[in-house]
Amino acid sequence: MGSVERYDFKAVERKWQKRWSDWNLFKVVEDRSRPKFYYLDMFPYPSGELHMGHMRNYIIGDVISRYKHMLGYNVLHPMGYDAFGLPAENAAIQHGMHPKVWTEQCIQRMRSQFDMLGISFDWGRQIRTCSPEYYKWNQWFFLKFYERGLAYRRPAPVNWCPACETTLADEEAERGYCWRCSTPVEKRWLEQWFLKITAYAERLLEDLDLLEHWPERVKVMQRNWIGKSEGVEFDFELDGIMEKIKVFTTRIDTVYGVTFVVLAPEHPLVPKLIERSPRRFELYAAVQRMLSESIEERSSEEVEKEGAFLDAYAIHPLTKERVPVWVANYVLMEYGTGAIMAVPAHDQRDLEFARKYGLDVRVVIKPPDAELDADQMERAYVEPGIMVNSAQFSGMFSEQAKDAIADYMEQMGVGKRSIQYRLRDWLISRQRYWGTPFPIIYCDKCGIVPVPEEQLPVLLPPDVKITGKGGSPLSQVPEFVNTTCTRCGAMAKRETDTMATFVDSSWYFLRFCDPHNNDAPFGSDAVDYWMPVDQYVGGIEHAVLHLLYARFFTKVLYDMGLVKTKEPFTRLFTQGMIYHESYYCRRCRSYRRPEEVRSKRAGERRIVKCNVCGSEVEVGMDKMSKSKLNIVTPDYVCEQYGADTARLFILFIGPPELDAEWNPQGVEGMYRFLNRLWRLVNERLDDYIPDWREKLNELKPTLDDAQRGLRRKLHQTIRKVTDDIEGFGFNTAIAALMELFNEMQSFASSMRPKDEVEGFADRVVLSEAVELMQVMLHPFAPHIADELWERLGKPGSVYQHRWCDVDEDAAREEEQVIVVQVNGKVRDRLIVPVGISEDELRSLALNCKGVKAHVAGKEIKRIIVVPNRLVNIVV
RNA sequence: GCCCGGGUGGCGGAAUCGGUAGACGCACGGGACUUAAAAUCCCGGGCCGUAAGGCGUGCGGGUUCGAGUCCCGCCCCGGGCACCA
Repeated sequence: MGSVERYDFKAVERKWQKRWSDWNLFKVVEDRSRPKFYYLDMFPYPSGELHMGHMRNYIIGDVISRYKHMLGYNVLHPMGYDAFGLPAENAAIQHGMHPKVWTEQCIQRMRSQFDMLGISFDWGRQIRTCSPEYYKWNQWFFLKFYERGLAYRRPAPVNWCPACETTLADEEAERGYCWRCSTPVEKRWLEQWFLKITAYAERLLEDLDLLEHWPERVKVMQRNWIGKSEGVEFDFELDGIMEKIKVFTTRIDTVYGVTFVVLAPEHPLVPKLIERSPRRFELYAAVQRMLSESIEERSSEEVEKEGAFLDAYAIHPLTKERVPVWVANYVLMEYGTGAIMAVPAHDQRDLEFARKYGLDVRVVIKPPDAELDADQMERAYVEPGIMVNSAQFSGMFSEQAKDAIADYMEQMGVGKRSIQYRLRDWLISRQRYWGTPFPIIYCDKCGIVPVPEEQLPVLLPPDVKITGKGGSPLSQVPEFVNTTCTRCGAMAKRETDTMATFVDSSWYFLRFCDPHNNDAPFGSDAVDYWMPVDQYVGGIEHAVLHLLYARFFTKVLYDMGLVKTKEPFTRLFTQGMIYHESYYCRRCRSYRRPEEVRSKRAGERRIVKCNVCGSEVEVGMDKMSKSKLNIVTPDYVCEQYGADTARLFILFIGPPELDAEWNPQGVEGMYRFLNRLWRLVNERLDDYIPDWREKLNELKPTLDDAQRGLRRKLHQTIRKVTDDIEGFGFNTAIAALMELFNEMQSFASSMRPKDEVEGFADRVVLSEAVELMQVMLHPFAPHIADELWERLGKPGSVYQHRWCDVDEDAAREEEQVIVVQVNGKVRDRLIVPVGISEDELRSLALNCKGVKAHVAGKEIKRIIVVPNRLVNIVV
């Protein structure tokens, strides 16, 4: 056996990528004779670099797509670009480059990275959301939503990110900070467009139950976000004023414990009450102070409760008692009715407030086995209990009293059951350029006029000065702004805000079914064939944002009769994020790239210094992101070791649902594996017997232990790899392939001469393993698998070949290791034939070497025999 | 505070049902080949101990013949929600 040609991964990868493309291997069309499988990755924002996080996502997708195709499915595996968005605009500001040009460059660069990795996308279906052919349909959907009353414009307090110079949806203002740049969000009062997602709150919540193949935590996050609560709504009349205060409570069982009523500072009644008060200046100042607190301050944990008495009294609807009306910062206008009934004995927040301002505390529920002292309480009693001081409801269990009081109030006509959601309408106006223009015209005479469908798309004007300052860039373009009313022909102005980019990604999975349709967003035949997406994979960061919006869109489209599925994504898998060290230099006030720092060891500690200023940098562990300069792209690994090695490595790094730290140690291992495989197959090409299948049938009864052993390993591996791919266990699937290879290699090293009968059988058995190894390897490392496949004399690509079947007879164990324990401690091991009787096992165990010493002279109390596993002798 | 996820060798990580803890890989040590090195191949290893043996899956209890796995009580790391009435 002479030396074989080395594994030239560059040549192999180039060759096969070209062939796949020349053969149009991944092009897919509707084919009703085969079951369909729609695999989708979350498409990327074209920021210019594909990093390891993306790569992990897309390689997982490629493994599944190729595997499903080999199982006989008609697989749709598309890719595109979420190409509108702020970073393009920021790049334009920084580099003076048009967002379109910048985006196109990024797309080109990312496309070359996709190609480098050899992913099986049907590129004929590519989508770019910034193309008019795509965003035209955003506008079309917007008009449809508008017709149905699901899009509306209103002045509202909105989240404003001063750094991005634009508004944000609630979902984008994470705990008071901008989701993109982490700047504290401000509140502004603006006239903005909203989509009425709250109209779908109940269905978005209920249908989560249909999603049995979604991760529980994503469903929990959506449930929390929608935040449904059931309770009772009722009014307090004001004493001596012709006004009412509507409140909502989930704890109607505590209604007899109300000792005051609180309004949010923004509540419309607040100015009226202040007006009537002799202390109006004082009160006005107090409320102003509360109003000026930022969202960040008001939602932070340690904020001091503050309030003021409004010199007004409300009448309790059941007891007719007079209770004081307060205004306080801990009541939110956005939730419920913006006013609450306060029950300090049974609500911690109300108690804190009552103690601070010396308000009454009245106990109306007590624990079954104790008394409560209203004057001494430090914690509100919030658990269920026995009703007291609650008129005819006293003595009941509070859980039952909830219903009884609600019934009573409904009968008396003073209140009604009500459901509140935390979810708020989706704000989609953005004061930026690089997005979809709203198809809306404002006419002095006609008001808001939707652009007629035939006039779509409203094109984004190409020449715009983008400064990042001073509101919507489109408002600076007179040719765009000034138009005529499509209804009355008078001079009119266009809406100059653009749509949030989450609108684009809310339906792109439908467009992939029919991406070139010029007459409709998609044809129903194509969508009915492909939808729903069978497997969706992406990062957990979209658990609420994108995944909620896409579900919402799908439901509206369902109601419009455009799609037949209530939910877009049958199975969801959220992959873990890839972390990498980041270096922040305090002195320079900026992040540093890995090559801009040097590290030293000082005893136990590692010191990392900035190359620019020499001071020590802060070493963090962060999700890869451009802003932290800690991105690692697949390029280096692909350049040094090849795409197949890179693919294996990113999968081998750990379970895909868990986060992982990027550490390239270990890449070598994958590279070595592929090299060893390359060598073994090429060295043994002459030994390969193409019709091993027929030969094997004849030889089966005569195979010896070693031959049966290799076949057993092979077929057990087929079973394991199949199960592992189905269960996203890519790391263990690769380990199984390596184990099989190790056995193949040692088998090959002791093969007998060709001309002997045993030697021939050796070759037949090895041929089976070598061939099926390529089939199993293809989804993971498709280039090398296809190359070796060809060298075995096979036509085409393994992709066109069927996945392997397990030969159950071959996979069956013949003998097994039985562990012998004494008092639960392992003392010996026995190798016995499968199916040995319990009695035989017992006597073998009692007589084996390791046991005797530990049993000698002791009484045997019990012997536990677990078939196929172990014998435990208890003394 | 509530709800998830995680904690296993020097490192990444394996281990359907409670039944051999540490698969596979990295790094490391030894050997073979080589004038030498690289590459490759073979061998080795949880820790303590000369050994017999003992101890080992974040900590403390429990159930069991037997616990990484089940139960109870904690600790640490990461994430989500949080003044939502």
